[in-house]
Amino acid sequence: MAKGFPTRKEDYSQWYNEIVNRADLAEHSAVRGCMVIKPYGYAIWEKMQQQLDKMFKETGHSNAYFPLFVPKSLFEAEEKNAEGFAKECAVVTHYRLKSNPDEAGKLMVDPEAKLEEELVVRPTSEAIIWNTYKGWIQSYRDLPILVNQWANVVRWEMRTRLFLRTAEFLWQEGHTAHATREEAIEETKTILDIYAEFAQKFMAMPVIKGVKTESERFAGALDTYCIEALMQDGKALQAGTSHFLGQNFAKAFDVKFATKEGKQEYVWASSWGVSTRLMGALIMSHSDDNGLVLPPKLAPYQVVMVPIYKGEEQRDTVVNKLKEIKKDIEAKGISVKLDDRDTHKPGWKFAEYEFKGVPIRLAMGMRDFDAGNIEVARRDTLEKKVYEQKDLANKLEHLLENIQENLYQKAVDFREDKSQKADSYEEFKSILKQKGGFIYAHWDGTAETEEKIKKETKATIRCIPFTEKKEAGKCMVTGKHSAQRVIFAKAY
RNA sequence: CGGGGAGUGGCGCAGCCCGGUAGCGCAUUCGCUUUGGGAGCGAAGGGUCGCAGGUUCAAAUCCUGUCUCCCCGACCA
Repeated sequence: MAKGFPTRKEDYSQWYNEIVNRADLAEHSAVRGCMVIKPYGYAIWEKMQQQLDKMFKETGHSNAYFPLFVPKSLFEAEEKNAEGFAKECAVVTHYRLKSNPDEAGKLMVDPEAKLEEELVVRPTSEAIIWNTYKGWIQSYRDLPILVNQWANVVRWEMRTRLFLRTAEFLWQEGHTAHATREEAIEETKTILDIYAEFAQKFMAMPVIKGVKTESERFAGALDTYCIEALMQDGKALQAGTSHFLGQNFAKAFDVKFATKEGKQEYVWASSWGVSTRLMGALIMSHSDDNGLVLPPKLAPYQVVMVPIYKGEEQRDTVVNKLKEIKKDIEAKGISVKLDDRDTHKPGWKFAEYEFKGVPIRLAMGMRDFDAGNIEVARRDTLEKKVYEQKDLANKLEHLLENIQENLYQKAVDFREDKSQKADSYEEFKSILKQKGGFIYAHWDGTAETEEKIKKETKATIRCIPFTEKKEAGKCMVTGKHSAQRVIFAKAY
């Protein structure tokens, strides 16, 4: 275990913060609740962005950009959406500062520069986008519109945690317009599938697809689909959402189109998003008490090389050999970093790259050089082996695949171990207390029961899963009919 | 907005109860020895103790006021 590292079991939040800190991912900024994403953290986010963007484009979506500011009158047009976000909005009221006559060298808000209409800093962009779409859509020929934007949004949260909840965060938000209800629902599900595939294949994080209950639904949506993941402390994390918005926004912004038959109809909509919260999910899914563990597919560099030497002469010999090997490996499409800094010692570097979660570390000193060998250490198992240099690139390629698969399997096993059925409320409470994790239980479908359980246990319904076989039963609290089990958990 | 805690070199902290003019670890700089798991020794630089008052010969320490941050709740992707 790394020096001075709190273990996951001792204090999970401290452990989490330590990982973020030691891996050099992000830090709190001087601005309340806001986060500085440092270069290494951002590099991982960029890998995520690139892959998601590719998947969106492969399914016919394009990127665009809409304004940061939403005039209040537009923001409040869709009432439920506005109400849902009202309590966490930053609002711009003035557009100018002036020097303070009472305090030299200080500025004050110029009271004469008050905006006629306040501007809401977007907590999400439905309003400004649907106001724009109104001008883009006249006929069925203009549909569908499949647009995504990469942007920042602001939600003035009371309490924040790096990546998991910050006042400002980066995300992508897709906003689509369709001619029919069916098509909009299909889009909503297509995106959910993309999110699930991304989480599982790239983040190596198993997720459950499902639909939210009414109380957890996005404000202004008819249905919210989600992917839910389980973190190592037994708490659930909503990792992505895809909303079927029905005609709510079309009605609020009066977006109608002429059908083939010449009738005027409201447009059907979806919206969907994932945020830098995925970084938090990634950290909490795989990391251990030695730091971050990255799945190879999202690692800014998949392999790091550390030369070991005494004196200039040995340094040249080893570094030159490593440079040669690096070329071979890179030819396979593997990203490699050769750390030949003379300012840090090998032990330091070993520790540093473990904190940073680099999947494979190669080390070579004279001993290995003379024997034609190289030391290969994998981050997921911390296993070290001496390989022959011959055919190394191929071996590493397979090893990376193996690590990716192993991380996913480990996460699946963990989740299965922490997934249980509860048939009585007593059993439910005891599982929650002892083990946490996902609890599959029957629920009568009412908001009252859901609220009661939340108040008494702090567990919420994460989703009504799509995959679960429809096994009817009786609500664990009220004994009323239940069509299928739903998933409960304490959540982030 | 309720309930707790903390502000002391870049970072993490001790000192405060019982007042005597600031210390430890890490980091930084220099020198020598080192380099297969966060090197060792020696030396050096760096702080108006959150801010404003008050008590006192004397305040990091006691008193009053004030500001800020963190944690736990409520809210939330």
